Amino acid sequence: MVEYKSTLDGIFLSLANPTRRDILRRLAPGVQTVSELADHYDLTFAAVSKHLQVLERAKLVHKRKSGREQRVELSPTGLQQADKYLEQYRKLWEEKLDRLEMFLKNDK
Amino acid sequence: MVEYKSTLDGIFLSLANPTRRDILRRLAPGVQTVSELADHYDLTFAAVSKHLQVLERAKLVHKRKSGREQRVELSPTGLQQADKYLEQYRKLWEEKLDRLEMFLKNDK
DNA sequence: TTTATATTCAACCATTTAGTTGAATACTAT
DNA sequence: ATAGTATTCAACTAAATGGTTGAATATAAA
Repeated sequence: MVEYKSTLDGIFLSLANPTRRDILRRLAPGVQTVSELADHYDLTFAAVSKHLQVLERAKLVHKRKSGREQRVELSPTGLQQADKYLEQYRKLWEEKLDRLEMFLKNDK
Repeated sequence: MVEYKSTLDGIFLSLANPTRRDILRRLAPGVQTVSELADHYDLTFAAVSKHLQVLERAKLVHKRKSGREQRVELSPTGLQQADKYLEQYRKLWEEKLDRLEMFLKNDK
């Protein structure tokens, strides 16, 4: 696997995959092992393990070893960075949407 | 090209590429033509045109024809959807970060 | 100590992505 | 009408992604 130039590359690439977004969803309530996660998908264990590697490199999850298991949990850093990126555009698109709303209102 | 199952696939895939993120950045101040955008990259015109197609399918930009030119502008919908997705996790990671901060404070 | 469980690694394959080049289309200006 | 400009399309390539299988490793249980 290749290193990313930008962290955002890895974060957004991670989020671009529905299985990986689903993994994040399942981790929201709390820690899960790799096996527990893998059970829910019609994929090989290895495939899920790879998805977790992608998520981990992007700092969207964090793994800690506990005996022979790996306990996976959400990591705030990646999501926070993604949010920070979008932040810069938030004012912009809110303005645009406001103008659009205004336009529709005056046009009825 | 293939249709995406989820809009989020297309949005996050778009954002995963640095050239495309840069295009969005350049569009923040306002409308640009395809040529104006293409000038800034060490890529063929066709390559930039393709990037814009990706962004457009994801509803991150919007194109309108004006004579033989295409005027490209930011579209609020895509960014807003990405933001909405992250929204669900915001409380979660803020809590996590708070706990971490608390922990560090009590440990000094 | 052998066996079972949890996970990763390595090698491989199909599909997608990001780029190229060259031709095609559509509009503008001469 | 002709030439130039703006953009897309089609065909192709290299590299990355998402998946598989089978072997390797590490820990736990019998």
